[in-house]
This record gives sequence, C-alpha cells and structure tokens, in this order.
Amino acid sequence: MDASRLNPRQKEAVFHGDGPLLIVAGAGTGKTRTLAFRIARLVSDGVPPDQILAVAFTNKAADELRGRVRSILRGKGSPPPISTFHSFGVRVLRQDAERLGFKRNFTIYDTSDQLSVMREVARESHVVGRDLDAKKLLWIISRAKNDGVAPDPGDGSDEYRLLAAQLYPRYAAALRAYNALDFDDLLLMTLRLFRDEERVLRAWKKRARHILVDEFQDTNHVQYDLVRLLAGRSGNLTVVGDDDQSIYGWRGAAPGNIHGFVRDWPQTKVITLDQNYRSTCTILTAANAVIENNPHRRPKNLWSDLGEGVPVTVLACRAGEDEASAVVERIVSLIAEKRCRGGDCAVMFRTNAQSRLFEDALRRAGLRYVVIGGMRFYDRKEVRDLVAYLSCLHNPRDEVSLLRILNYPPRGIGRETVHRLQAASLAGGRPLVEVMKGAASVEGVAERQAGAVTGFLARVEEMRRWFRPGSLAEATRRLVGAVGLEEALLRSVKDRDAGHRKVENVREVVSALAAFERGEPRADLGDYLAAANLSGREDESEEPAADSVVLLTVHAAKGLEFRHAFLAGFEEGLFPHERSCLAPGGLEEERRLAYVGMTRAMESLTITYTGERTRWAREVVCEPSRFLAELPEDAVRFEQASAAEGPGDAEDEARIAGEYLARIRSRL
DNA sequence: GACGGAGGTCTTTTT
DNA sequence: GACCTCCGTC
Repeated sequence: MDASRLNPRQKEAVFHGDGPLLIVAGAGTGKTRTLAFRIARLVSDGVPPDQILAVAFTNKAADELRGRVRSILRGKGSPPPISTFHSFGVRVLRQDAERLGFKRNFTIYDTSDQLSVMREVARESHVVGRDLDAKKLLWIISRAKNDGVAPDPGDGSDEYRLLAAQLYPRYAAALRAYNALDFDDLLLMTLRLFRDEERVLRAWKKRARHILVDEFQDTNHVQYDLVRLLAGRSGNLTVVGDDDQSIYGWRGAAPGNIHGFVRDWPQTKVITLDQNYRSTCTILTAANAVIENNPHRRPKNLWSDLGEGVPVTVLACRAGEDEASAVVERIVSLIAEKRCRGGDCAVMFRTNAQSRLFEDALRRAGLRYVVIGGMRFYDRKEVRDLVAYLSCLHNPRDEVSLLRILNYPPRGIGRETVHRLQAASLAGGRPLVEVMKGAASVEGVAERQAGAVTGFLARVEEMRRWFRPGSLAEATRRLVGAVGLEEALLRSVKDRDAGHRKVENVREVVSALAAFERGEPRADLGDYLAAANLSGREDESEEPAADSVVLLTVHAAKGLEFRHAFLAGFEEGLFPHERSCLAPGGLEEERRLAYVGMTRAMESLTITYTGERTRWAREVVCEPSRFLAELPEDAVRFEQASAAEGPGDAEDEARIAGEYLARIRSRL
C-alpha cells in the first residue's frame, strides 16, 4: 500500500486506530480515496475482510469504492464486502427473515409494485375517492418508515395523513401475505431483527468489527440506528460526510446525524479535509458563493491550488432545443480542440425528463453517450413482465407479480374472473394462488375460465421445475418461448421497430441472467431477483465507454467528477424545482444540489438556462434561476447561445436571448 | 365476459 | 410522451 500520495490529514484518517472517527470532507477533498485507503489499511494490518462492513449509498458508489480498495491492495488481500444499506439488509434478512414471519424467498417490491398494493388496499377498504393519489399515501408511509415510526394520523385536518395512517396496517398486512418487502422494509425489518433477536445481532456484530459508512449525511434515522446497534458504544466506526452535500432530505435523510454522531460517541476523533483536488479556484469560488447563501450552515473553507482556470460560463438559450444543441456544439469543439474524450464531458440536469433533448442533440451530432439512471432497464414494461414471471416462480405468494402475468399474454382470464378470485381470496383469508387451484369451485367462475386458470397454474408448475442453479438463463429462454412473450410484444405494438426493441430487451434479460450466473454459479433465482431489484440502475449491457458523453441527474452525479461539466436548466421552478420549494428547508436542499452539481467540474463549468421550455406539450416561459444571481460576477462569463439553425426568425431569437441576458445581469 | 382502442392526467430527485 | 381508466366491439 502506497500512502505517500496522501496529505497529512488524509493520512491521519487512514492510520487512525480503533474507536469512532468522523471525517468531515468537502467536495473533491479525496474522501472516497481516504476511505478506500483506510479499508485497505485495515486489511493489510490483518483484519479479516469478513469482519469489515463498508457501506455506501448507491451501487455506483459501492462499486467505485470496491474498485479503489482493490487497486490499492494490488492483490495483497481481498477487499471486504462493500454493500449499500439496502443490500446489507437483504443479506441479513435472507438468513433470518423467518423470525419476522417472512419466508426467506421474499420478494422485494419497488415503487410501482408498492403502488399496485396500495391501490388494491384502497379498493378493498372502500376508499374509493375517484382521484385518490396512492403515490401520496405511499410517500407519507415511506417517510414514517424512514423515521422508524408508524404513520401519524395527525389531528384529522390533513386527509391524506389520516388516510395513510388508517391504511398502513392493511398495506403492511398485504405485503406480509405476499411475502414481500418494500425498500424501506429492507432497512426497517433488519433493524427490528437486530433489536428483537439478541443472537442475530451478536452474529452480525462479529462481522462488523469495523464499520465504515460513506456519505453519512444521507443516512436516515433507521440507518443511523442500524449503525449504532452494530457498532455498540465504543465501536470502531468510521463515517465520512459533508453536510453541504446533503441532498436526500426528501427521502428521510437526517443530516443532523453527522452532529448526533459526536453526541453519541463523545470520544470521536474528528478530522476535517478541506483541500480540494478536483476543481479550479474559479469553479470553487463560484460554488462556494452559491452555498454561502444557505442559512444555518457550518462555515467551511474549501480551497484549491489548481490555479485560476477559465471562468464559469453562463449560457443563455432561447429554448430547450437550443440549449441542447448549444451544449452539444460546445462538447463537439472541446473534443475537437482539446482532444478530451466524450467521457470527460457530462451534462447534468435536475429532472430525468430533461435528458431526452440532449440525447436527440447528441445523436444528431453523431456522438456516443450514456444515460445514467433515467428509465431503468428493469422499469420497462416488457422487462417487468418477464421478471414478474420469474418472481412468481420463485415466490408463489407474490400477488403483484401474479396479477401482472395472470392474463399476459391474454389467455382468457379477464377482469371479472380475477375479481372473483380475489374476492374469494379475501373472504377466505387464503393466498390467491391457493384459491386459483380450486378455481372451479369459486362462485361465479365459469367452467371455461376455471379451466384457463388451472391450465395457467399447471404451466407455471411445469416451468418452475426448469429452474435450477446453473440453468437459470437457459430456463428463462425456454420460458419466454413457452409463454409466447415475444409474439405478444410484436402483436401489441404498431411500430415494428419499437416491437423489436422490446424483444431485444427481453433477450437482454436472458443475457443479463447468463452473465449473473457466470459471476455467481451457485446463485438461485432469488439472488438474481434481489440483484435486479436493487441494482437495476443503468443498463448493464452498456459499458461506460471512454468516449461516451455522460448524461445524468445531479443526484446521480454525486460522488463523480468530470473535466468538463454542463449544468442545464437553471430556471426558476425547474432548478430550484417548484415542488421542493414547498417543503421546509426545500430551497436550501436545492441550493446544496446546485453546489453538488457545480463541484463535479474539474476544468470547466458551463451553466445554461432557457427563456422557454416545453413542459408536457406546452411552451412555458422561464425565468433565470435565483442561483444564477448568486454567482460572483468576477468568476463568471455571460454568453448567449448563437441563434439556432433551422426555420425560425434568427433576429427574434437573438433578441429574446439578449433580453434574458440583460435581465440576469441586472440581478447581479 | 374478454379485449383493443381512445381519451384524460400527470412527471423531482432514489434504494 | 407514458400510464391508467373508460368505453365500445367481438
């Protein structure tokens, strides 16, 4: 291990002995590096890797950390398992879920599965309210679960709060009946297990003699409690965080955990990293100027000796399309002039929907690109359908998946039949599959429909036998053929290309499964399903090529860095987003988000905004973001995107862009 | 009773 | 532009 390239403070953190350690590390100060070195140091000091528990928040961050540790160790010792909080929960629950009344082959429900359950629950509970927003109910429930409490009905003035509290027990019961856990349960149930089962906690404490948590400002209460239980009073616990980069308050993160940490472990050693090794001074000055507008902030003095660099560019554009082509134009010339590669350039935006414009522009320019996040591969309908088949085979009680595939492709089991089966299931308190087995005796189900139902079940039984460890991909290929999925897809779509693309996606699942099997030959279907449900971020088939321009949300960009960064859509209502400004502290979080985005840039940073933008098929006039007015004038160069090519009044476009430019200048 | 087509409604960020 | 719901037809 070569620690010579660490600065004194980083070294101190890496070689800190036992006991709690808090590393307060600003953006770009080498916190991942420090953490990686610390893990490697533990391993090379002889700590068995399976006694180290390293946790990151996203799979991407976990991969990154794992890669760094491996390269520091250079084959001397193997890196410890590095998981996300959620995948750690799965590992624990896979062993002991039975103690909580779940079976070990439980299914993980994602947001849309949750939505199905909630709609069902609302229907059964006769909460019919036409425009009942199930998402809102789930949102309230999720926030409560993240805080580790039951949903609070409030004083009755908030209808949704009340309803969420009323429906929550039914929702939880449904999940239990389906042998399914939602994302929040993966944490909450793990915590419950640790609290209730001394033996389980003891066993995991042995495997967590050293705990390291990245992005600690993003932990919620449940995660904090998990860590606290595992680490114990005098734990060997290292956490890294930066409260200026707390951007997950909306999903229950409690950035106060950083300060609570010092309260809970008074003997904590605190090390602050403030030298930035990523960005030019100009970029840092601009980012600091923005974040300084946040009240109640712990002042920080982030500095860099990487030189002035070029000014931050603020680029005024007429409309969303012009913004995209202007950005792409600049990327093209960066690649041409400076010989940087596409992969050195990133376009960041506030919402996933913004990516399409940039994708179009990049395609037109003939540049390769990758979209990180966005529509997840496993979110595509055709992929979900296939995964639902697999899930039913693995966990017959997974009712959401069962209902999804029961009549897909169509096999004569219509809505009425399904309703009758469900009613019988509800009345008898028996799982839907069990009721289906005796479909013929269910009231109101005709012989023909009953035959379709039992025929379907027989088919499922038969297919279940095909799935053995080592033959998962092959069995899935057979399933696709036997069920006629590809034919159904081609039939359902008018556009032939779209149909073929869907077929490709289905085959991609088979390939992904084959790849997964090669990596873990002993894995069963449940292992694959869990991995698919937790990881499904980017398209795994897509290798992050060095010449692909990176498109991603600012959230997804956290922890990453790019030589040339473009931040798009700095407009009021979009960034800061109107929906987040409603919540208390929402604007501050948006500002931290802007800060995170700006501090991704190494050499150049370009921020763009438009005068109008298409938002759900309507042209909306846009005001420049207030964050633009917070930029220090001497670090910034204002420019205006050249009038777009194509039809349109060039003079008019120039005039409009000029007006916006004048307006933003006047605000400074 | 099953199924396909048409219309209305929303889109913040993620495990 | 994607999804859910409703409605008319087979």
